[in-house]
Amino acid sequence: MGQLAASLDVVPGTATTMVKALAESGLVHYEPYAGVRLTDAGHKLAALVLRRHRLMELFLVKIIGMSWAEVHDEAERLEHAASDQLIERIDVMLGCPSTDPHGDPIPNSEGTVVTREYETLLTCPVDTPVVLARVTDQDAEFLRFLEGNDLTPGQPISVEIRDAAADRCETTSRTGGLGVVSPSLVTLTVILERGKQLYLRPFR
Amino acid sequence: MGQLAASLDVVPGTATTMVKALAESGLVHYEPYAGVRLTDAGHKLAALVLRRHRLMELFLVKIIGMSWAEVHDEAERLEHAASDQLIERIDVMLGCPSTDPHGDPIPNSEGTVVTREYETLLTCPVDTPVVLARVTDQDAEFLRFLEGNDLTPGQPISVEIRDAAADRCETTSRTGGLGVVSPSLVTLTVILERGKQLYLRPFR
DNA sequence: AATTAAATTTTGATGATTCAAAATATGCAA
DNA sequence: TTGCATATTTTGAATCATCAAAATTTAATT
Repeated sequence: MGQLAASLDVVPGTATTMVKALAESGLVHYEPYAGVRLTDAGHKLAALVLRRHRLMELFLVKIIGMSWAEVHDEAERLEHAASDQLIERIDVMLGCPSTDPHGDPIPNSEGTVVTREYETLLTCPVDTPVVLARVTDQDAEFLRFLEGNDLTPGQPISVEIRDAAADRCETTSRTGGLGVVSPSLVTLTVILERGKQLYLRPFR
Repeated sequence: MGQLAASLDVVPGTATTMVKALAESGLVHYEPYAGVRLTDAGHKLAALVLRRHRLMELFLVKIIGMSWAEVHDEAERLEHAASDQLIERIDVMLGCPSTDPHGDPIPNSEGTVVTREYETLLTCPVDTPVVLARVTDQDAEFLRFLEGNDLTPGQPISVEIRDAAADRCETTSRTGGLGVVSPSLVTLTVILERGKQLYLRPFR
């Protein structure tokens, strides 16, 4: 309840009041002092909100041309103003995509999510071609840092050096792609702050 | 105050309360029992909200592909959720347009509006080529009716028969345009309900 | 097992928004 | 000019979201 209050920026008592209201609506199971958990209905509704959010983010990047670093807040507001019809139009316009600009999966219109398990920079094989699949952190500055170093979803990279104790990796990324003959090579150092994770999937 | 209350769907007393709050904020001049009028600041703010609304409507038609008959409500909600940056991006993407899909002028980002005076179907010369410039009514059903008869802004037409007493016109519209050699001709009857006006400007 | 620290819930108060209905002002008609 | 119909404003009450602070519960430590 404390974490909920903190992330919503309200006092704990307000979080309790809110959770009670959600329980009244049948969206969460709530047992005082024990905790709160989404009901099936709550889980489905949450997935549909995530769908709106992620489709809106991808739309802002692909159609409007915004940077993936700045779309989160904009999508946060637009996702509540857009009608169901607009969301579905956007979905079709984008070719019914399965992931958003951060590599997060987009739930379908029934509220079903297909979640894949990925390696992270700290668990993947070293010196092996992989593709950056998903970035969990939403901090704009961090995302701009990644973008500036070609560490965006879809990018083929490999982890050259890893120092788990220091939470530090050096990766190599081949920029360009698309059949370019002499691609330039970029070496960079990624220092993972605790809680910031990049997920990887096997190359090709 | 009564009209204000009716169009906001609140009781008259609430309209009074709202107007007082706007007066406190310096957006309107308010004299009890006398009436309410926008201040310069209020006029500017209103123009900027209109700008958001009209750019959003044009965006929904041009980029998303919605019908002009259904964009009003969608834009009404989105206009409040979009950031200034998004609105300006949309403006540029659309080529800094001067009118929206209904032919309404789009205020610039300083809140200045250029309003042109037009003829209406009831005042324009009969049997003379004109261009439909602007449709004031927002009712979706009426707009679909117009669309189905090629009576959309930009369309060259001419008023063939006019019966002012019956609020009735028959117009001819040349569909296609764009240098088509043998354009088909459509004759239709427009019955203007009171308060629904189409504005026209001279052809070419 | 008792005590205590921490988290959670409850309580009571505040401000905002709205409404119903009473009070008041306006302007037209007799 | 007076009276009346109508519109507007005011008043008081209801609802809602939130907070501060008190009360309660939990769980960890001694």
